Amino acid sequence: MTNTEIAAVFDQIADLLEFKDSNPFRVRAYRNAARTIRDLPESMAEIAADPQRSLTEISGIGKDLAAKVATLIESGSLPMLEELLEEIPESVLAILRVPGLGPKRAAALYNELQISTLDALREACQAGRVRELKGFGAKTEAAILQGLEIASQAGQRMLWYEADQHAQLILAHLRRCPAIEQLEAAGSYRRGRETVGDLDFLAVAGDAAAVMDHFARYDGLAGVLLRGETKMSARLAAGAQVDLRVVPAESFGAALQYFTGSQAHNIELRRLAKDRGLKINEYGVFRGKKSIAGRTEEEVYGTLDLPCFPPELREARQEFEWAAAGELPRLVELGDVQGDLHVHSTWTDGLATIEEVAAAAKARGLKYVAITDHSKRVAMVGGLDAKRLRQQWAEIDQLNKRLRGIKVLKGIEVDILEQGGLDLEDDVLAEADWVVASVHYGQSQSQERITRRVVEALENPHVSAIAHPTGRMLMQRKPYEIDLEAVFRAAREHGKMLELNAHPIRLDLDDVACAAAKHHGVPIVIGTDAHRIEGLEMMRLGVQQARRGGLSREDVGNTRPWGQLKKVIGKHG
DNA sequence: GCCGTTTTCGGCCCGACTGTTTTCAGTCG
Repeated sequence: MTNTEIAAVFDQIADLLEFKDSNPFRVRAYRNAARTIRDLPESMAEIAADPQRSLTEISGIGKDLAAKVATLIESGSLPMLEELLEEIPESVLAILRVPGLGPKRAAALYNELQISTLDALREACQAGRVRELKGFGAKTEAAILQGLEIASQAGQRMLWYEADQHAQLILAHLRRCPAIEQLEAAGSYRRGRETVGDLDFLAVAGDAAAVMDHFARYDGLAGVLLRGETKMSARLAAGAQVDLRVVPAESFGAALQYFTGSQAHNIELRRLAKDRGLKINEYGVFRGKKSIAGRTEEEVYGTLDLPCFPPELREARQEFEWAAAGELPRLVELGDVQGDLHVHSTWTDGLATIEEVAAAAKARGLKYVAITDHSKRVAMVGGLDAKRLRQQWAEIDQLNKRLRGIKVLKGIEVDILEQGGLDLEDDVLAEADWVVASVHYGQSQSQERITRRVVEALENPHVSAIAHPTGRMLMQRKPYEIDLEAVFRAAREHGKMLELNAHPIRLDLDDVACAAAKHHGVPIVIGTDAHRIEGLEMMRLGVQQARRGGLSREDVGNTRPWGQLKKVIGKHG
């Protein structure tokens, strides 16, 4: 059983316990465990199988939860969950997802009106039966109906890239408000999460009402959800919720820290503050009633002798341990990246010529760019056979003679064939500067077969890296099944790298996988998989995910000059 | 259910906003 699956079980138990009105701290223990396990850079099954180790070494996993994890790994199921599900139908959990409905109200609906499905809930609201319940009223009933609408429509998280487009427009609008003195985007958007649920903005202004009035005039708003003295929430026509908070300047740092989160990071931070007799809230750090910090984030963290964590690390994973040990990594930065190792050209399905790609890469400050078009198996886009590939490389050789300040690498994205083996002969691959191997076909094969195909590719001396190693080719589609631990082991054994593919809808190596690669000692390289020159911009996304995985410059292969990288992958010619 | 340089029991982050209340519970982030 994978970490993700174990985490899903614990999350479901937390939902069910919450619904049953169990001890909220017990619920939190399950949720914390779920989050910790989901984010863990190594497999729980491997830790459990290691006689030298114990699952209880993981913070938040005690004797009880360790036993439950062991049961899940051995049997694939958990008696406790089965019992809970006999008691409570699974469909009631959907009710908890309706905005405005939490465990208390959902339980009241279930116990008093026997409502266990969203359809039944809608009918009961329309019939006016919900308003009869104690603690409910006509407004609550209407809010539930609206919440049902939202839940059924979108309610989904946006890709960071989409969130960025909305955020930039909203920031531009807010900057035109004369009352605003300081302005920042916060939340998971600022932390660079792969997907973003809602957008958070923070402003400093003397006149909060003026800021809210200005925000309410933003074109893209569908409506205002709530508005108070300091806080306002609205919904974009595009569906996403936007929260705006207005604070005084002396609280800006504390508020920015608070609204950037994550929630788990904040809980840990406040716990540490409590240990020192301090209290942290969004207005500042307090000793008794006296504020001792709040203007900047550095000040706030400084009161606890902590560094101002890069937002990407604020997930309550390892950042506090790192800081305590003085081992906070110096995270990789966009400016560290020297080359893009995955770009397509007009030779297959790209829209830019090799020369255009080279010019665009140089303009972005890169020193090298690998042209990695598809091999012949990808016939749909005119994948290259040995003959055409050598023609392309001849063109690249000619181009390199003329170009200054940028080197074009002779690369190929070679297909890992369904039956195993690669789509081009070794003698051709041997002539390439950079060979990235990908699974495009036979994605529905068993985990064993796909893993074997990828591990075989890693054993090929001419392969430099594997792209799409997790099978998350498209977020909308189910990833293929692969034993990532086996891939890490093979990559390390053969000195290969894994590619973080930074296409906006194909972040195929997420932050947890980046951290896992680092944990297993496997370097990452970042490629954009650009099909047009604008696609090179996506390197930013890749770097962001790598930072979230805690990767430093040394952990990312293409922060090295090409001459050095070439030696690492064993290309000496 | 977890955790421990005061603790193996008694804590567990903190505040804004709304609706249904007559002082506060529920939800959210």
